[in-house]
Amino acid sequence: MKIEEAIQQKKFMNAFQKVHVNVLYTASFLSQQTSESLKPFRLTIQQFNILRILRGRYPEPATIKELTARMLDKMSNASRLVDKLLEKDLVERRTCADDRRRVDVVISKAGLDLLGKVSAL
Amino acid sequence: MKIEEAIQQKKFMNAFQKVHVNVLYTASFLSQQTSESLKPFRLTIQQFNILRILRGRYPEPATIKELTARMLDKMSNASRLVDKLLEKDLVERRTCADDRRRVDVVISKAGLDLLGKVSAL
DNA sequence: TTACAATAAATGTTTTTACATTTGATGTAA
DNA sequence: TTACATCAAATGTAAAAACATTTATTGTAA
Repeated sequence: MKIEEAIQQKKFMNAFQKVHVNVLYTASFLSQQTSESLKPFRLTIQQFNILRILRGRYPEPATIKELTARMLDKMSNASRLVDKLLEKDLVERRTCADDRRRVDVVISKAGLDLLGKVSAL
Repeated sequence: MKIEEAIQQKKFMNAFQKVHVNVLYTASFLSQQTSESLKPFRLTIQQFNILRILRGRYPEPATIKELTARMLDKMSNASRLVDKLLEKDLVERRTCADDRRRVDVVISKAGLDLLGKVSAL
């Protein structure tokens, strides 16, 4: 399907606008697919991303700041996402010993297991 | 900047994952840019999209259903977005004569003017 | 015509996002 | 050391998104 059909728009599109719309459309499509796959696991995409970042670093921790820096959408509050993951025991959180402003977050065994199940789709 | 630097991830990326992440990253970048440009005009991206769809169809109306079908993110409620635009007098809304379930929405003169200003950035 | 299904839009609600502000800890210059 | 700036995370909030349900209207088969 051409992008013109997908969004039912034909007129006034120069090359840049077309690419722009196409990228947004594709990203939206991919995100919706991912969301759908994650639903049975009760994970949002953002939570999933955090878990994957933490797995990439495992067994080392990541601080909230590092998580924020590595997320595509910087404004979505990593602190609250970690809260959600904590409620489900998918991560562990402890304040950093040498800088008590910082918070270390590590993926838990349950978190690793869950990621394994998701990947096995 | 390479995508690996942007999201600080190097390992375990096959070609598909790389494209996937890259598309999401690019879409996010473009959306944030657009949001920023729209801020002075007090418009969200979704409201902007609706206005552009309506301009494309002007002076013909579009129904809520048509607006929903043409938006990338189908789940964001077109009905409520039109409410917001109505509050600002950027669109007009009236129930369809021949099918009173339907609602016709048309961009107003003020809406067209606003789009003109946005494009002139 | 009368039920009942299907459709279009609106509404209710819960969660998430965006953004600003606050809290607590650390760095630093006087 | 003290005062103040800076930093990291948490929190408050208003707005928006996600999702389910409701309302009103129209289509359709018995």
